[in-house]
Amino acid sequence: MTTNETSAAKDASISNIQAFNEQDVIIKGWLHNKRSSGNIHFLLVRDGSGTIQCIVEKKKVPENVFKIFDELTQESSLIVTGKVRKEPRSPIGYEISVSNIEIVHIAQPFPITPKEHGTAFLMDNRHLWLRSSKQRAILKIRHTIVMAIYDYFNSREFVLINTPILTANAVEGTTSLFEVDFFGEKAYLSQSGQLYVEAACMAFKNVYTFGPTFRAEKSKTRKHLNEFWMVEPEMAFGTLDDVFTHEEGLIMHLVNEVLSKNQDDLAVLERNTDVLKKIQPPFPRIAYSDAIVTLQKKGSPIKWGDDLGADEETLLAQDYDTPLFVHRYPKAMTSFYMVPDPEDDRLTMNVDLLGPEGYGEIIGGGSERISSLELLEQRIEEHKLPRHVFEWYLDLRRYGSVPHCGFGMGLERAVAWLSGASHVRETIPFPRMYYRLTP
RNA sequence: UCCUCGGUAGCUCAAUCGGCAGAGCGUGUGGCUGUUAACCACAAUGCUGCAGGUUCAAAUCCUGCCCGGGGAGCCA
Repeated sequence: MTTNETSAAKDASISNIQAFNEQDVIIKGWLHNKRSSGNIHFLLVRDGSGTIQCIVEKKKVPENVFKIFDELTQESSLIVTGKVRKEPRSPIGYEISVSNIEIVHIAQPFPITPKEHGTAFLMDNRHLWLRSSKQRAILKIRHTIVMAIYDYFNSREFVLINTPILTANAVEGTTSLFEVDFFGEKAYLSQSGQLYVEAACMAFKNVYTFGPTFRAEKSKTRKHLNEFWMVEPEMAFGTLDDVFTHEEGLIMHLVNEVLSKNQDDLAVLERNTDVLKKIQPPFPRIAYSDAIVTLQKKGSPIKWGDDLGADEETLLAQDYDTPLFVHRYPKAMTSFYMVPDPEDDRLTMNVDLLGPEGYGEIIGGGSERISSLELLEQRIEEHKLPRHVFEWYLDLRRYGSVPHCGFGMGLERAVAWLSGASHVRETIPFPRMYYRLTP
């Protein structure tokens, strides 16, 4: 190996390695694992885009390069120079025949070894766990979904409105609010941008907010986080039909984008893609009252007026390959701002979307919002909410009030469902959960 | 908050009736010319979560506490 050949090598990324076949390349990355059979060393190198096996042969490299292998530990950072070769035995079809290795940093013994680990240990090492192939695959799917959400609304003339995180309003009730000190006043971390997008839709017609939200619920389930991301569109002059249309449209866009952009990641996760490919519009719609009858026929002890629990959601959704809309819930279990059903005053013009495969509620809070000042004032009183913090919200019903509607989709639940992750904590880079604030 | 299971080597777990603290992986040393969580040989590694109690003797039984996992409720 001469200096000339080395200097001709080009920077390459492993995901695009086929474009460099039979060429000398430079790969900058980390050592995932190493093996040896004496005179041939095997280095598994990850560069952020993928992993490739690099072959170091004793007879082809200087002795000092060959001996670097002995020093390398798992996750050591290094710069490898070598020639790309087609190799049928490789999972990605290519290998690199090494001519030089430059050590950037020798890692201390890496806590996450190629063997099995428990959840608590992995969560304690979340900052290092992110390097694992499955975690990388899930977060790449998250990336696709985030971009697809922006894309869906942007291409339909929805204006992105960034709603505040510090707020004086309590939308969902004060028990699940994180309280912070705001210069001597009580403030709360936002649980929802809902009220603010209602204001903004009166300015722009169609808007959405997308960002982190916070709930101080002491939940310990696979679908709860104390900090999670939510997208909430709001449409002036919109009705429940628009909610159906856009929930369905958004979900279809996410499914199609993930299927087209994350084939490799879905394979790493061993996600059954047939299940995702079966998802086609229109999604079935069932009224709450009919859902109760269906559940009772299936043997559930549920009565009209009871909320749907996790078991009921699974029982209902298992009959369908696609997500399922459940609409018009009893007023008692819905939010204060939701419109009563004009055909049955016991009900609300709202909808939840249940995911298939037992994933439960994916989209919630879909509804028409009350546009009448008097009715909204009455509902605030019935819910025993502090009227003074809602004065600005009531203004929206004083100045050109119109019927409007919207919904909220939790990003992590969507990612968990599409990626097949068993718990939402793996769908966000650094989860915040009851009992866990670090790393 | 409730129910349930657990905490033993860096990690994943064993340890029979209460009787010497064990293995695999990782780490270290040596070997091997195509390995795929490579393999083979040898070696080092322990406040058995914390505090107290019972006992000749406690990882093991009892009490309290701490920290996790799974589930429920609440929700997105």
